[in-house]
Amino acid sequence: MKCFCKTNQSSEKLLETVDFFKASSDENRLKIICFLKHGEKCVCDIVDFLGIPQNLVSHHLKVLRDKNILLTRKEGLKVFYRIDETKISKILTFLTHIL
Amino acid sequence: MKCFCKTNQSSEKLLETVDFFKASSDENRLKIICFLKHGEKCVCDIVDFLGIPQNLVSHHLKVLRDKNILLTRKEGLKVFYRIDETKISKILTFLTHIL
DNA sequence: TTACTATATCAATAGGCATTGATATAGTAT
DNA sequence: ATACTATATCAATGCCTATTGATATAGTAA
Repeated sequence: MKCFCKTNQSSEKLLETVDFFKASSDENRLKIICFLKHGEKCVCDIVDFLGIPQNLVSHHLKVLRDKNILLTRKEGLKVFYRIDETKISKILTFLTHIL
Repeated sequence: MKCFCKTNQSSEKLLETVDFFKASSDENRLKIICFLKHGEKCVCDIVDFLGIPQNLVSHHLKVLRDKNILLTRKEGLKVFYRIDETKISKILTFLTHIL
């Protein structure tokens, strides 16, 4: 029997999951994801929450954004980040499938 | 309102999840987890499946074992690896909670 | 004993990445 | 225009880790 992760479609999903894991396998970034579960927050809120330098927060947000885990909205000077629920539910479906 | 990941108990679970993500955020290691979902396999089976050197497989298995994601059983020369279902369901419960 | 097989470990290398400090950009207000 | 605020980017550093090649260990068979 062939393992499903050998098929093309599933191999693609597997790589997407690896990317998600990689992006989330950092204490600060997983905390950001948890924090945003309650709704969108601006960068300064996240800085206050994590208690780490602003430029470092910016870096972590970029990683999550680049992997399409977070979405942004600009309002004046502030940038609001929120979770991409579509992406998350897609990942969760795959996870419950393979785990 | 305090984010749950600020409490001690949840902070511990969060770090455990970070470890799980870190261990699983590698293509070969996630493939191993998928492969073992169908039941225990010996190392040589995993080597054949992944098509990478035996010592590298041994290294990846050690990472997963050290994070308590895999369990082992020895039978003669062969070592059989299997998923620790308890660990997985613990992680899955936490994931559906925070995601 | 010797030979072989399955698995693990050791050492070295190279690439990736989290963190820091400094600086840039962009929007707002005066 | 200047000053300020919020966020992003750049450059450098040091640590971590995936991979490779060589070797060790342990079990089996003759």
